[in-house]
Amino acid sequence: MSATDGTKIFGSLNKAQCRAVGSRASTVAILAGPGSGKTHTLTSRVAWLIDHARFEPKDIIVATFTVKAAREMKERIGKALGDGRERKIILGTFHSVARRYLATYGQRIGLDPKFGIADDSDSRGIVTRICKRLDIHIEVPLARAYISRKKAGGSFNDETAKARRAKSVESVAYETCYAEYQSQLERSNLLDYDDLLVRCVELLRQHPSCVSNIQAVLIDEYQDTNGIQFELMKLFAQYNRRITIVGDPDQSIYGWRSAEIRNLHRFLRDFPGTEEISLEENYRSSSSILDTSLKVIQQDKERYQKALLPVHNKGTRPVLRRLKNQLDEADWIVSEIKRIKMMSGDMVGPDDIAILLRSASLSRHIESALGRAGMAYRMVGGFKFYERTEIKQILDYLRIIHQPHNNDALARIINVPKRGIGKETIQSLVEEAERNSLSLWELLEKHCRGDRTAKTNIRKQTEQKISGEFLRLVNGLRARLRDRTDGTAALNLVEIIEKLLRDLQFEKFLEETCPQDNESRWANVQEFIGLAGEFMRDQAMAEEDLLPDVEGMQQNVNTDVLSRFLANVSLASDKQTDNKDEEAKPHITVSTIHAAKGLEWPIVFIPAVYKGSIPHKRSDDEAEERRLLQGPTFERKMMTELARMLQRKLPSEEVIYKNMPPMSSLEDNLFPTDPNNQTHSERASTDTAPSIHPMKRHKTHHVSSSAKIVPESVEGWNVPYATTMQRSSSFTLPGFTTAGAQHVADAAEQAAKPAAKPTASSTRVGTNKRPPGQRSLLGYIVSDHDRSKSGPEEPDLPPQPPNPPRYLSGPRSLPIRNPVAQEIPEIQPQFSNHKLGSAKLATKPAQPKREIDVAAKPYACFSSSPSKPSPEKPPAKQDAEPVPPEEQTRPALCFHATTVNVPQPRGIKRPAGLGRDGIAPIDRLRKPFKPLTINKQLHGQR
DNA sequence: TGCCACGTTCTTTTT
DNA sequence: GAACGTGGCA
Repeated sequence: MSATDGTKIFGSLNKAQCRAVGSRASTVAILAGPGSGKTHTLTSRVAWLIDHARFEPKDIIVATFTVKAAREMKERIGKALGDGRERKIILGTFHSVARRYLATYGQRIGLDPKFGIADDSDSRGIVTRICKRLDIHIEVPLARAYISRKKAGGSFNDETAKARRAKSVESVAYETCYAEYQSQLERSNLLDYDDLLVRCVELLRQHPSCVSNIQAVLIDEYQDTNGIQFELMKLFAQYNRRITIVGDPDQSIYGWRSAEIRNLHRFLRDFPGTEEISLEENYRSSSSILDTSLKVIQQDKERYQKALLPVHNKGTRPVLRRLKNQLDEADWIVSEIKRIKMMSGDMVGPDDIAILLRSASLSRHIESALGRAGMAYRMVGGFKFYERTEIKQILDYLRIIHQPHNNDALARIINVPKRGIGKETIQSLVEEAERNSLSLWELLEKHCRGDRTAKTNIRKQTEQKISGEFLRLVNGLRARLRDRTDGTAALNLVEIIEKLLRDLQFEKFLEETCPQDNESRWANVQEFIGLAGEFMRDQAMAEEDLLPDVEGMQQNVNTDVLSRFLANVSLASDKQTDNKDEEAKPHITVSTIHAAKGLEWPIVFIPAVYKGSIPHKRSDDEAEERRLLQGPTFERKMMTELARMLQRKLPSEEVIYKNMPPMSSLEDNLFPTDPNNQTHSERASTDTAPSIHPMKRHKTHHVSSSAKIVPESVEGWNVPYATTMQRSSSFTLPGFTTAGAQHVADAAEQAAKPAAKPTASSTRVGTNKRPPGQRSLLGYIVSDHDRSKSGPEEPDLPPQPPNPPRYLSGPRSLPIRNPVAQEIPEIQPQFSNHKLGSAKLATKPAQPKREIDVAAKPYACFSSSPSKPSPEKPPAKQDAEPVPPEEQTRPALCFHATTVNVPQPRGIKRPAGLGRDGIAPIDRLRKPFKPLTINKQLHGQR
């Protein structure tokens, strides 16, 4: 089975992808736009390395950034190999791979093998307490950011250091906090997320032989690496220096996690002779969307002019929709989903729809609207199963059992169930423990033995409970982890949890504390037990967690199941929901934008697109304005195209209409187009104005008669976008339009075909040309240094491997030579800030103008909202031109006027029944998890 | 007076 | 879901 022949691997790849997959260069950089098949290329390369280059799976490391990516990668490699060998690949997130090495070899650098992982809330708690106790007046998030940046920066982060030295008064406080935090973690035997990487770097530096077997290292989403991860990557590959990276500089969304675009440059420096390959064909989006996104990102003038070549046809344009508030927004989404389903004759189902949120906290209203409409959905990212209180409580007990000196876990559960120890008492106990360099656990034990009366007052009654119930319970359980002398076998993970629940009377506790939803909580607990069981089974049969034996390296294999289970929980972003019944059912996906990266759906909503986070968010707190994309008209032509893209069969118009319930709206006209003008009646957004040149058309369109449709949008906007790319002061957002406008534009375009070329596509074609001086996608970070070194380069090199390939024959010599490596690359300052998502502004003196801009402009997020309409603009125009009645109810043009024409009563904001009766509710599918916590149904705006 | 318990506001994004 | 403010019990 191993002899996969080339056709199997290369069959599904285009030319550039083939070159990437089969490259014989020892370091390969694949730069690719979104939707160009990055993951597919990377998985194919792994398969190729195994089947053709004949590397053992166990000698390959594949590192990703998110758990989800890791999971997907594993699955897809599994499919490509076809025989379970992928299980031996060392594959996972950077953190999980690092954890594996530390668990196995960590003792060599003095790490207690029982180390736990401090998750987000642990670390926040610790910092909070430190700041309070030492009376440091720093904001906790800032302190944490400082600490994390400091750790993540790796060894060559002296720019921030310089900045800090400038205001050294504060930096002392930060430093104290940092030091205290670190010693706190140490005392609790915890590593935080960053420590995992830091310590792993330490380990691999001191004991390189841990990775002496590694033949190849592959990194996904390389643009998201930060300094320490870059370091780690090099160390993983230190024996053979074979690395493949895949990334897209335009998609760097982890700037806040210290991801640095510069690492791309560092890579090229440290690994000269890297073969660069760019993938430009886009398989994901229709050309309209590509045009629009290109126009947005191209406004970053200095960005490398990279092309996105559409494979698909035009499709529908992304459109903008403004709604009054979150509630309306949620209702609108629901009605729009219904409309989509209906107009496509069910060709498009829930599985095809995604709602992407900027932050998980925005999901509340949307979830409740979906729930009310009986639509099945699944929330990805955001709340995690393991973060639920009831689960967290159990986990904290387990952590204490495993490792009693974890003060934070202990503090969280010492009063669960209620034992009469309030916040105050806990706080002072923790502080007393810290002062005496004891763990809280030790303090309690001492106290109860009477060895030492704690200064903090503890009532007799509570004391009883602590010693009698709590300590005894935990100690008892811990004892049962091992075989007992009387021959009773140790309890396994599930049994321990079950006993814990019995001892705590947890079910009863839930009933008492949360009478409304104790059942679902208990169900979660059951689920948790199930997961633990699954975990045990997996561990038993998979070598998954173990690292391959390396000659001469003693491994620590004593890590018990509990320890691994806890680590797994901390590092898994969420539990895996594999083929459960619920998964099989179609559902809408609700997700954070971050969690959705790299995934695709035919239909995507992006709610709550308003001003992003500008540096000083304090100054202008909440511009209450929500915007959306407005639904397109589903004309036949477009549906046919969609069907083609999705490779599905489009139901005939008859079928669609036969199944259409009465009273349904064919257009997106149920909500006011101008959220600020509520009484204004809606109409179908068709427009019969004479067609002119499409682009011009837009202009006249919006400033004149039909100003109702997104009045101040599109051209009206001179919104300077101060953001994302930092160089975007002149950004506008082209391409967004309303359904009606688009329709007209399309029609006009159709008519004017040979004569006028649509501006959009001509722009696109233009971008395909590389500016002189850039030789490839990587060109945009080419520095003077490189240029002088490699001499003048042809501007338009054909995509041939220019470097003498270094063949993958023998292992390369061990020592890393890199006099150059430690140098800070000479990169133009503006590029070093090239991160999406980080709204941090360059406060470089060179750009004084920028600051002014930013202060003046409220909007700074990728989705580029238009500015609020100026109050002076009289809404008079809107009433000036009454719409002829027949137009108000006119169905979409694609449908013959004789088919369905359901008149809409005028002046009704929302047809009475549509929420409920408009469409027969889809069978109420059971929602997976997350019982909605909607106690506060009537929740207006703030 | 001290402290537990209950009710009200805002929550980036991931590991 | 955790940080704040107010009320009732020892």
